[in-house]
Amino acid sequence: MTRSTAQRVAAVLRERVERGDLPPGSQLSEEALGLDLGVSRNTLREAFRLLAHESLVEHRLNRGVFVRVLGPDDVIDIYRVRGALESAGVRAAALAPPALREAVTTAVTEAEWAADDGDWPAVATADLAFHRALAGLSASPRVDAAMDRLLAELRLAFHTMPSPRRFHEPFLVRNRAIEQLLAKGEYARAETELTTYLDDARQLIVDTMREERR
Amino acid sequence: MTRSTAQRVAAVLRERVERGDLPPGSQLSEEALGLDLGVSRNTLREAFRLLAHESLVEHRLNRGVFVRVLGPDDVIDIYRVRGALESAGVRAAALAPPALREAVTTAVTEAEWAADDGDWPAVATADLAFHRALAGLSASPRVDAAMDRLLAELRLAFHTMPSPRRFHEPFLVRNRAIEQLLAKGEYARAETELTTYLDDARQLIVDTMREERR
DNA sequence: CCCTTGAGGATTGTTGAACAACATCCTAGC
DNA sequence: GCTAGGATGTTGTTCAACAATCCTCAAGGG
Repeated sequence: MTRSTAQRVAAVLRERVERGDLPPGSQLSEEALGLDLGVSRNTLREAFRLLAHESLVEHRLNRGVFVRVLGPDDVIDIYRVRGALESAGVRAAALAPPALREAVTTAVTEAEWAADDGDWPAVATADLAFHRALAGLSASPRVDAAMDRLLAELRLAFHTMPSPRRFHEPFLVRNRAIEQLLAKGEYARAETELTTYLDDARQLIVDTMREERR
Repeated sequence: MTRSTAQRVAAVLRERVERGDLPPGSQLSEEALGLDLGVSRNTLREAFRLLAHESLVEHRLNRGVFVRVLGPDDVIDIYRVRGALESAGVRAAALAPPALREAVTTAVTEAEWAADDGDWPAVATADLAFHRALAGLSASPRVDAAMDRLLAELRLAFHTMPSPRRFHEPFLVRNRAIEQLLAKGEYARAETELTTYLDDARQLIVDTMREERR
């Protein structure tokens, strides 16, 4: 048992949130969850703080913690930061260790395999891994950590997307295109390609959210 | 009382750390600090989590929390991320709201005033505000938050610098130079100038740390 | 002499209960 | 219909206790 109880509780809650079991906006009652998971309120509160740190839940003073609700503004902002981090990764690709460059290729390939299987949740995961790998080209622990937090947040927005397939399928070929440009050393073109890619994806999500909100 | 007790305790500890009262590496004992500040261990632990979130302290399981010790690797990494965020800000400068652009100029001016007064701690603060303003040109809450965390971390490294004056003085004129380039709309030149600026600053800190460690 | 081993002490991790502080809802009164 | 004020439930904080873990240091064997 190398992890604390609070960390294990946080892991359970994280999974429930990511699976959509705890929908955005729902309150996490200290008493109810404590009884459910068999931990004390104090420990549960520590777990809440860990999740709040990942922006998965929101802590309002004297009101409790709630599963985060993302608005269009949040999505726009997330994509802005992603743009900065992933672009920096692409610019650093030339100097990146081979292992990091291979991680990009691997992620693209796995997304294509998952698509062949029709496993769209897996495609979503592999797609995020691809972008994580792009940012990872910077070889920076802090960039990696920031990227992990951003993508975890973004998963919350995915819950509002009706069809994972319609959202992810068009981007598969574009993932591969960027990967090819990187392999050929055409970093400038890869970066512009990535920028329009992110703009399109963002627009798609924002439009969908605005549709839903009616 | 709009802030919780834990937040107030965290603020006190944050100040002690930033003032060098609690030197890097020292342990924050739960019992001793609880007695000192008049709060229970549980509340103190909550404050510790908040500080750990800012990377000011480090939490080791079953061992307690310690004031963060920065190594050369950390400084290098922090400057890498700073480079990405501040560069992105400079690239976004053309589209940034006037208020954000003015914040850049204000920070440079305040740094110069503080230097005239010989108040070098204030110069350090204004210098950080300048770089925060550069990143702020992206107009992104998440970039702002990330930048705040990075600069708070970096303050820890400043404690190992012997003379604030020798470190900050040479960069004052370069701050102004970058600000001028931005004002003239020469964004590309501003970006390359910024990049070499950050490289130099990083090198200075890293060299100093390696000196100290003997 | 060095290394391993184990007991002891100190600190953190976790619990449960209790009370205070706060937000919300409902009702009484105008 | 609206405001004031109490009722109720939740979170915020404290306290005391015990369990789990780590560190130190000394005893013992090689």
